[in-house]
Amino acid sequence: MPELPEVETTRRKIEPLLVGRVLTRIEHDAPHKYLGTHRAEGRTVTGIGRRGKYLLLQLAASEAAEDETNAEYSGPLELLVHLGMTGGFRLEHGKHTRVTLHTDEGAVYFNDARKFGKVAVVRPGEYAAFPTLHGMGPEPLSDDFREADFVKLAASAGAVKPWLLSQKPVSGVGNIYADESLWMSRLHPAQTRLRPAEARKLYAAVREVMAAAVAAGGSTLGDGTYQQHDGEAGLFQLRHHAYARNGTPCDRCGVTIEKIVLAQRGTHFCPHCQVLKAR
DNA sequence: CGCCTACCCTGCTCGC
DNA sequence: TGCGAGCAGGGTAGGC
Repeated sequence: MPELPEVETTRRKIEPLLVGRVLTRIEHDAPHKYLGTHRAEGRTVTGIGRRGKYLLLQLAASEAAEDETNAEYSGPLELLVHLGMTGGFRLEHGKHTRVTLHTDEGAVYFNDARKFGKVAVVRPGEYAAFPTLHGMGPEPLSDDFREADFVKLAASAGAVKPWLLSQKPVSGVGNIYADESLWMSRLHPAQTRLRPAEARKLYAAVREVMAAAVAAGGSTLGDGTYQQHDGEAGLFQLRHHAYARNGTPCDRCGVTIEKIVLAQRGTHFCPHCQVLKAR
């Protein structure tokens, strides 16, 4: 995480800062980690999209003769950004600045304390080097996310939480919103092979949770994680029912929320509302 | 092929 | 007060 709501909030906020600007130079000291960034230099940002948790900065074709470093390919490009766990954009250089996007109208800084973030420049749609992006499931808030498809896939799925986190049945769900969606649909995180009625509830919960979280500007955690570049915090953390609520009473039944580790992830659920069924 | 696990990385919290 | 251990986890490589 940041997950879809935090990434979408970031997208909306950096759009006016970058669209229409020329990336004059991209500065960082980890060429093995931030790939092909020199290819973006001299190009105009024409738009910023998002796919799951990836930001996709569209870069205009270069005027070939103008920039020799891009002589090998002058068509449009995409600059991918994944925020990882702690990535975000800032308007000032900081201790954790990893990548600086110099533009013709000032710089924008990519900060990432824990260095799980990714930056790469690729040809549009060329995601072979990013298997998760390549195999990304439908956007949860789009018409491409269809209940019937989801129900069918869920019938043969393994443990539902890791399945959601795989980005295959639906994109953009991370640890917070997986726990929230499962709480809402009363499913145990380790439940396998969902019945159609269960899968329909989960489908509705994912849509509802994601829509509400986007509208709230995402979740900003107690330590300030996922705060936006302008210092604004999301508000959805105030409506978490499961995530980081362990030790407190379930908002539905009053039984204490538990925390377990499932597939290496902290996992929060209500042991009374979310019962594992043998299948 | 698909599932599962280990690992990456570093700031912060906690206990002694 | 200082310090080391433990924890946070998305995506990917690699094993089975």
